[in-house]
Amino acid sequence: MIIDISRRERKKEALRLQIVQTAMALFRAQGFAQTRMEKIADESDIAKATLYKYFPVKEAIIAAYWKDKVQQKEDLLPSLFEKFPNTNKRLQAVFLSAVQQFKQEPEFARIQFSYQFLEIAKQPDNQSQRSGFESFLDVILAHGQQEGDIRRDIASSMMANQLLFLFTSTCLLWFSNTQLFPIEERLQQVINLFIEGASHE
Amino acid sequence: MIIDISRRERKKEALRLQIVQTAMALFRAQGFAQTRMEKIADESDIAKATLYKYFPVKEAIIAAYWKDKVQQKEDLLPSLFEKFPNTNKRLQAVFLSAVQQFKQEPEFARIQFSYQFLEIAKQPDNQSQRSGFESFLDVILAHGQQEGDIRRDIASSMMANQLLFLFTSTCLLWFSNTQLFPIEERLQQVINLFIEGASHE
DNA sequence: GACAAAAGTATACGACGTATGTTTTTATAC
DNA sequence: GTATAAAAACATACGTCGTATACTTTTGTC
Repeated sequence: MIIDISRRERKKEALRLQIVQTAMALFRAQGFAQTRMEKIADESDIAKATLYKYFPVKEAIIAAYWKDKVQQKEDLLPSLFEKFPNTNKRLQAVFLSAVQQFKQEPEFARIQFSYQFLEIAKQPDNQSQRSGFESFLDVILAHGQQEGDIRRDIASSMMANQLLFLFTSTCLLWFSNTQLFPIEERLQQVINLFIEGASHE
Repeated sequence: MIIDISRRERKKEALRLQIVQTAMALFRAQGFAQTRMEKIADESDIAKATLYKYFPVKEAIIAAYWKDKVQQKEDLLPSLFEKFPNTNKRLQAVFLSAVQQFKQEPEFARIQFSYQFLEIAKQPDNQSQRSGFESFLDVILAHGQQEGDIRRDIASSMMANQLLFLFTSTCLLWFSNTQLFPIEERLQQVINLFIEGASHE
């Protein structure tokens, strides 16, 4: 009664995936706000209570969708260090690649960013819960510290945290109103400011 | 039927204030989540629909409460430039003073920071809607640009925006779990990193 | 095949926030 | 002062979210 691998877990994972797909199809067809949780449960052929066991709030379905998508792209990290000469360029590549993904479904991106931001704040001590993106940034910055273009007197994890917030905020702002500014240039500006600092020379 | 000053406006403002006070008293007595909007309406002796005309969501009452509080302290800005020698110290003073306020009611502070963050994202083009705090920071940074310790090739408003996000994120994180780190030191670190940048030397 | 834990079900409910149409208050014009 | 039109407040009903409870089915182990 303790070990819990294989069948049970596999079924759960399959159902989880199926719920996400069903829900996303509905969201795309009728919009997020217009899609009732009851409808999602019905279409997935499960009870509403079961749906809520898998996803405690509607937004969590969107979050799961993006998480799956991001994990598919995780193997790109190693090649980053060969492809790009310094931390600035690496961060730029990561930010732009991420934003490219989100751009394809702006409405869901907006929901994701606002939800993720509040989630970060809810479980701030649970490191395993942290977004994969943050540890991504951490690795890049730590690498930069070793190579020598990033300062060593501040922990890379703290800087990664800051940078994640800046990225999230900037994206949230942009996805709320894509007319405001060109996102690619703004992200570059954010990175520059982060690395070079606000001081004069 | 066009001009709308004096009596009507005064009454509205008075009612708004009275609602905030009534609600805050209830929040303090029973907690935010445990206080029903209906109860607030009853205690304020208005209909629920009226309450919602003044505050579209419960969190907005908290936001109004803090806004009033902050406005009371706005006259401190001018003296900042005499009292402190550079931008770093001025930012530090502003951050610490703000955090000191919020510390007295941590639960409400948490609600304020998460709500404010999402509000920023909702109306990103409406400059007048922007938090007074952001223009505060803008003034300080622009002043720094003139004095020469802040870079001039990036608009002060953009830097203020970045800095506001960093402040908000850091506070939100801390107020979600005050055990995590000492907030004063962390804010100092945030300012240093913002001004000096992440690059090595 | 017995049995306990986990997962799923059925159902009712509390609270938020919305929407509707009606009544009261207010500012102005006669 | 009384008429009148806009704004504010009201009463009320409603849809949806997310929770809670108690019950049934499925699953893994002995």
